[in-house]
Amino acid sequence: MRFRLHDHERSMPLSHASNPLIAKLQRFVSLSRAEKDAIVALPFILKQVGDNQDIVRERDKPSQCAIVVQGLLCRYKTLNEGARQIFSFHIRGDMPDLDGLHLEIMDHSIAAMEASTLAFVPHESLTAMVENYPRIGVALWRESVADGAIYREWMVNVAGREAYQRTAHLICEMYVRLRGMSLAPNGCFHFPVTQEELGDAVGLSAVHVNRTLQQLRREGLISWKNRSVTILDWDRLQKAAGFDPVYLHRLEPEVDAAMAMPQSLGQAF
Amino acid sequence: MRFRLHDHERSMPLSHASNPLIAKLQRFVSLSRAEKDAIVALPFILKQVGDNQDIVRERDKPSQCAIVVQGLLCRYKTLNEGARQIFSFHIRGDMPDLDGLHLEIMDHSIAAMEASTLAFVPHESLTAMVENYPRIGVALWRESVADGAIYREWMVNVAGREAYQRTAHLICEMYVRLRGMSLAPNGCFHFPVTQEELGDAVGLSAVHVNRTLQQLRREGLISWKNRSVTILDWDRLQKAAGFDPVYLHRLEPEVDAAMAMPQSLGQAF
DNA sequence: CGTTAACTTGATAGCATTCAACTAGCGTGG
DNA sequence: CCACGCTAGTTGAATGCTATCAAGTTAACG
Repeated sequence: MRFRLHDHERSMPLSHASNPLIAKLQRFVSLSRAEKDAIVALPFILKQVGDNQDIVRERDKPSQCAIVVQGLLCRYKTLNEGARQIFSFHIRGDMPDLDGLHLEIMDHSIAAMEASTLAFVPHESLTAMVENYPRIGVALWRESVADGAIYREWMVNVAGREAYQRTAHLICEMYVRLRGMSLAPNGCFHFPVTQEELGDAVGLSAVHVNRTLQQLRREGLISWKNRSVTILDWDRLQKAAGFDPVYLHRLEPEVDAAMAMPQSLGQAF
Repeated sequence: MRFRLHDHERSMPLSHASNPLIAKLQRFVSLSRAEKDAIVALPFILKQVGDNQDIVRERDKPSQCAIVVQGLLCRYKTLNEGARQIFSFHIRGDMPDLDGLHLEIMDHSIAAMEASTLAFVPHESLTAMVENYPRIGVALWRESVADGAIYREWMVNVAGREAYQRTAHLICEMYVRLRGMSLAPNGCFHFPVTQEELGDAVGLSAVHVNRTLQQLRREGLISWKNRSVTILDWDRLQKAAGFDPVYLHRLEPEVDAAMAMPQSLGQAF
């Protein structure tokens, strides 16, 4: 990616390997040199967004897409009764509003769950890139499809599982995804969501989330303090959750881990 | 689409206008003559599938995509306890396993909910078409994104709404979608799902679906008999459901209705 | 050291599930 | 022709998971 100077811009060393979007797409399609160059050449604006700040709001007509460089975002919709449903969490390398490239009007909002760093790319640039490099378009399309698979699993979660499995399942998913970006060393990962927010994601009240987490801790499956989660017994946690990672459509775990860039490089972006 | 003779093959008059895929895609991107020709030129096999028959099974590695010509399909996944979650219903013009074009392995199954007619197109043909006509690729990508929006709304449905609104909401969605394909004249549409299946879609037991439908009937919002639903009070039904069609990402209702082909032409395919 | 957000704990209430029995429609076969 | 079985739909009663309400605790922060 080429740099553009702007209000919140930052400048730092950058390479193909440390570009989170390349890192992500390359797990499924092998990008040619020219394709990687095209991604690196995308104009973008790097911005810091604060905790709890909205990136996109329902009914917006977006003209750019965000790439998460660092931090945690979520998609959500506010329901009429003031309740809120969280649809997904987005970590480094994700494009939470990729949908906006195709939708006239957003049907949901996107917010930062902690201070985060985002790279904003204009829609025209993405469109042009996709026209010139159709395989990148296919790779991005694939991301949309993979997001859909996650939505389906979340539907299973809220409709078909009980509180205990439901909560465990979300933890399993976040662990696998973060591990895929080398952000969960030793089964431990930073996950800055409140119990209230967790409840909005799994369809439970904050009170019940609390009791459920206590049970997960009591059974020795996880520990969760200071916004950081540790998997204490991965096998039992998966079993308790009924977690089957197929829906995440990743490569085999070992390959996954091998191809992911080391965390140090990731931080360099 | 060009014809190929095969086991269940049928031959009949066919035009651009009666091709359900063109009809669907054209609502959002205007296809050029060449692009329409490319779609018409897709090789396909027309097949009849029986009620309750699986088109795709979980863990399959599909090599073709189905286009619904007539009938009703659903995506679903069987949960460990024998329960089943339905993720979506698919009507004329839909490509229920478009995902399969990008996923190595299917994470869910697809079944016919009544005897249906499908056009199967090999993945290679789709891939080739998308390479030659990137705008068709974009249109299909958009379909994937729109499917994702529906999943999100279903998540809201099962997680955030009560049985009454939940059931009403599904009816609203099916009505709008079917109307968009001119399959719901006079607020009446064929919807061959059992109460058990409806429960699998909205996350309720069949017993509770029954009581909920009775309430909807009692309040004079719908009638539902002989697998056919009639909207008796569209305004009140929408209000009861908390239904806001934005998430379906259609054009304005009037435009929508105007662009949809007449039902007679549709049947000709 | 007061204020606030996040977390914790207990008690009560309600929506939906489950179990169970019963009805209606429909095709099959004796 | 009727008995039978099967599926779909209906109804009632009891159980249970989770929400809600309410109060209290902890931790962070100015």
